[in-house]
Amino acid sequence: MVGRNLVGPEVDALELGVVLRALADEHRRSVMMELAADRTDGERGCNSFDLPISKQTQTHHFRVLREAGLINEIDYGNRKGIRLRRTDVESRFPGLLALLAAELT
Amino acid sequence: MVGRNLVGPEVDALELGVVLRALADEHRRSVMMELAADRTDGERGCNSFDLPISKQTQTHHFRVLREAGLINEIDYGNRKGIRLRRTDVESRFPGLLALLAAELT
DNA sequence: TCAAAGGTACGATTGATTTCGTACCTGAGT
DNA sequence: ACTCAGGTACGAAATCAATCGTACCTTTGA
Repeated sequence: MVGRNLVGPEVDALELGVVLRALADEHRRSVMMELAADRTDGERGCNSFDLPISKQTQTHHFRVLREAGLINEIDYGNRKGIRLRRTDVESRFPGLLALLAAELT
Repeated sequence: MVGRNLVGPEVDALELGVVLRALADEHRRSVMMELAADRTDGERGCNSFDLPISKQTQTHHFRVLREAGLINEIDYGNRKGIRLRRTDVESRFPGLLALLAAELT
């Protein structure tokens, strides 16, 4: 099945406050640290992050990341793909992803 | 009168989570944006930020920034000095202050 | 067609954070 | 000594955010 890309803000609409609030949460930050550190930027399943929380809560967190403009969510119906918006984030907030990647112990 | 420097974490103890939670708040972020953009790094009175909140709440916010390791607070008894910990923050989170300074419209 | 796995919607709960009222402290200046 | 401006301590109220239970949807594969 072909996936539908769920909507997020355009590059110019990214706001630092929204982004920082998104990154303030430990679980969302761990997702972003993994994505930032993986330079292949491949699409990942949203179960590949081993988050120790229920799937309803994961839905919530990935939506927050998407609405902040940090990731794309691709809806396949019964599964979901996650992809970092690296060029957008890097162009709007240069250095931010490096900061996150560097925190990956 | 000579001021006493209120305690904050050492450079090595700075944590990204704590820092991002501190920066997630709009008022604290506006303080940090001003400090980051002012390269003189002079000591500032904590009334120089024109925060639209009560002084009790300001006390709270500056403490959060200090405990995150972002600023020093110098206690003069009946007034308080604020100073950005630029070298510490820059060494632990390179690029973060530039990100904040760039947001100052 | 039907079951199973993965995901979402909605609402409730719980917990954290922001905010401020009241009371009190400190130093400067009269 | 007294007042005043600036700050803090403590606690309560209000707001916001994370979490999950229940119910429901979508696709895959038997």
